[in-house]
Amino acid sequence: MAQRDGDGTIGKALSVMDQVANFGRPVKFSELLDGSEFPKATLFRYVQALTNQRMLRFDPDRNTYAPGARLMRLAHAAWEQSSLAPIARPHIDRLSEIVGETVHLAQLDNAQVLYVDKRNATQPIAMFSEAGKVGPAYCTGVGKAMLAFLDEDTLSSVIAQQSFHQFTPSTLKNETELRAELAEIRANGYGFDREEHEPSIICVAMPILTPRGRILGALSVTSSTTRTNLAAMEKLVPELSKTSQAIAAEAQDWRFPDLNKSQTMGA
Amino acid sequence: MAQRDGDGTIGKALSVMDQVANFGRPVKFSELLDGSEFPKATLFRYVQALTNQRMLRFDPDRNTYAPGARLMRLAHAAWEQSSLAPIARPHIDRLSEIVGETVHLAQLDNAQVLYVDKRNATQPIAMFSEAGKVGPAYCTGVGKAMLAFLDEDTLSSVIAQQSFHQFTPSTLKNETELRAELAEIRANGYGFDREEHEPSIICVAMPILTPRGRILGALSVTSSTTRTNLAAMEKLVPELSKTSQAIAAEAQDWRFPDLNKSQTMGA
DNA sequence: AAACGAGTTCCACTATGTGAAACTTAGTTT
DNA sequence: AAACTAAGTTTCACATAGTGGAACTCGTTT
Repeated sequence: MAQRDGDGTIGKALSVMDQVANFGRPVKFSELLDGSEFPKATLFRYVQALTNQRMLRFDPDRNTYAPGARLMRLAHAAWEQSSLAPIARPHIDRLSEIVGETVHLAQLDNAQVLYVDKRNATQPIAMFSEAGKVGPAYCTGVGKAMLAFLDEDTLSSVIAQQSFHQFTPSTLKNETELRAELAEIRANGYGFDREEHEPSIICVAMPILTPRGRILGALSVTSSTTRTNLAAMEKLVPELSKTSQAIAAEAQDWRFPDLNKSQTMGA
Repeated sequence: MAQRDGDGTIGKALSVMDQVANFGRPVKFSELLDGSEFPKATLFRYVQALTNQRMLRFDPDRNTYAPGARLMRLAHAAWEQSSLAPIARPHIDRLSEIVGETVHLAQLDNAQVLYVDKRNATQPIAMFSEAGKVGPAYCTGVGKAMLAFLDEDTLSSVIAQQSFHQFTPSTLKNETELRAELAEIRANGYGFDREEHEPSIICVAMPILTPRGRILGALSVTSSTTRTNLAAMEKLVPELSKTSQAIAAEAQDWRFPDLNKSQTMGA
């Protein structure tokens, strides 16, 4: 039941993937090596296997590795079927049009917030460049909205993983402050970001819950203190709530299309 | 030097990922099992490890597995640094505005075409739903444009993997026809899709090449026979060519920002 | 209450992955 | 050009990590 990383070869190989991804640029083998817990030969084998599998791409001109194409392919599937985004899309479109502000759709990935969709009221959207982004859970509207509805076991494990880095003077400082805030969110059914992550950026956020109370994700409307204030944002709650419920309802109906049909696989 | 899949545990685990992704919907363990080359206990361990690693997401209500959140995170990195998309974005915007038609940006992933960006002249774009999609190489404009500039070794291996499924009456039927077409594309520097993949859908496609002639990707402008014809599309070639060259030039300049700086990792 | 099927755990066996060290380039320096 | 150096790649004896048949648990059906 170990929750830690590990998971044998698979976990180790994926940690290499993370490492490459985190460099943010094509990276040389030797750069990976110092910064790796693995001995040279071992790392080398991982990197080779991952390259063969097109999870990494090797640039023979520059002798560098970068995340590979197979990832995008798999992520496409992940986005389509595992995330709320495809279901939520029309609802988010509608919401962003009504409120005329940026709308975010996020899910919880371990202890972090993973943005799966975004609608920018004014300009058309970015693609992977936005979806796939991650952010802290303890100081974003969507993050707190989701944490508020976790069961105690998961919650305490997740809280333990928060950095409580002080992004702004308003950032919550510790577990106690966060728990108080979560209780309030639970009571209200929605929460705010009071410039906790970026100065002058505020938002209202609402969880998306299954009928059973399992947290699916969260929605938020973001704006800035130069244009509006929290009291005005709070007026959007009914719209947010309507949208969240519509998404939850539709997610629920999403049953398996045809259970007695033989499937093809792609091994 | 085996090019086949395999790659030990890593390859096997990834083949399970593919399998899950290909289902296109949340899938039960037993569904994976019949359709898997692995014995029950083995498959189970893979699926567990992958779930721990958040490469798969387990839905405890339904007892199903779906592609997980970590994928999207990794794919975000892949899209940002390994694909041409971020570099190409402004160029594609410009091109789509000028030509007023749908523009695709694709790369080659093994033997298939991987779409990494798309600009729809009229309506704003879709996100992961478009990027990450894959298509056949032998019967799409971008596919053929890229095949045409592969070295013979790679090409013959890639051709061997084409299905030559007849999507339409115009679909190329075999290696011979394809090779003839590729020679023509090589001679002209650009190619067409003559309703080979979908009836009434036509396109002009142009490869994006490094100065050394390595193929980076391809661009295409797509339209339909109800609105235009190939001769008219061919008039767009100069614009396409300009865009392709601009992208190639910029990709080239993309050197490493700072080589002597210690890095942090995310193992 | 017995039979079934899906999902999970056990455990002896061995295939797989391990990593120190040796080797091979390719790029500098003397 | 020989001698050094660092990066990347291969080898191989060894043991850890993965394997899979079979047994078990749980929830559902007859």
